[in-house]
Amino acid sequence: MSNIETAILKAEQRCRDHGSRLTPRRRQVLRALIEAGEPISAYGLLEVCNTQGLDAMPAMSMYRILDYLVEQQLAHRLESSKKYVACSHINCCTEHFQRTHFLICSECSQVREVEVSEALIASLSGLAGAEGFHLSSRQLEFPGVCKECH
Amino acid sequence: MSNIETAILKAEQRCRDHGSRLTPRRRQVLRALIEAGEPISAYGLLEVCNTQGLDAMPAMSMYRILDYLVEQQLAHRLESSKKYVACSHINCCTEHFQRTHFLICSECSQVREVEVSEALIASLSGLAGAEGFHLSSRQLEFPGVCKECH
DNA sequence: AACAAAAAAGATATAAAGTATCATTCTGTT
DNA sequence: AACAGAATGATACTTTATATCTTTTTTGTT
Repeated sequence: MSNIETAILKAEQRCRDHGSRLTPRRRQVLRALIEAGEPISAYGLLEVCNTQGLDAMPAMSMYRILDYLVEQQLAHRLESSKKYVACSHINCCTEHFQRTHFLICSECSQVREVEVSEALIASLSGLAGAEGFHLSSRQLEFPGVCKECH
Repeated sequence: MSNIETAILKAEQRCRDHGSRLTPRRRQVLRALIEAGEPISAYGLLEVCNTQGLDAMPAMSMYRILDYLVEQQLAHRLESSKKYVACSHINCCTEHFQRTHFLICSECSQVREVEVSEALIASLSGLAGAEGFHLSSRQLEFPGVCKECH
């Protein structure tokens, strides 16, 4: 079975586990997102989906579905570019990391989803703590240049 | 002299040093931004400026001026909220830090501009390096809760 | 002072991203 | 079948941002 089919199956399972379901529309969007292979905007994805035979989907639905996929951690929204990417861990684990961080190549726009060590988190928290801040866990986005483009 | 007047003077100096100038419009925007005291959107700032007697300014001008202020590091654009803040170091130094990072309180939306230690930068670079990424310097935005709100 | 070139600002239109709201359809349960 | 709740569709609108062309202001040069 192709990687993408496996991913869809895994995604379905994850949705079921969370008491919801990967409906045809959601599946369509997730599949398109995975096939895109790089960050893509909501409207970009809408265009892709709306040239696939099925009835055209309004923008509102796309945003709703993307919200859902992000909530299920099947996708991530990159704040810095306002684009979406499929989670690169759909295939490899049932539950997602608490913290997700992204290395985003400004040349080829490829994205690497990375885990950050506890030590590093501790440093960051310490820095914030010194200023009286309590960091809330979330995703960070680091711009850079990847190996291929460097 | 009030803090804000000092800041304006310092800002003028910094612009001159960079071979440009803090025009009346730019001064008006910078002053409004400082007076806002918290992150404010381009259109929000436009509304403020356009109720100050002077001729109304079009949105385009506001964006141009904000771009200029950001370029001069007299202001920063917060990516996560699409808002702008006056640089908190206008008064304290002629040149700005290379890297600027923000702790953003999700309760009161106050922002703390912080410097990050070399050690921490090194850890981050190391993490990215392990993935073949070369980080490009830029601002990071950390969401959290400030001392007062915690 | 007069002029040309460059910088800044104004005017207008439009694109892109995202949300509010209400109606309709689908799905599982009784 | 009938109902409740979830999901989707339809429509309109808001917010954020940019493209483009024109006019005004500033500055350096003769």
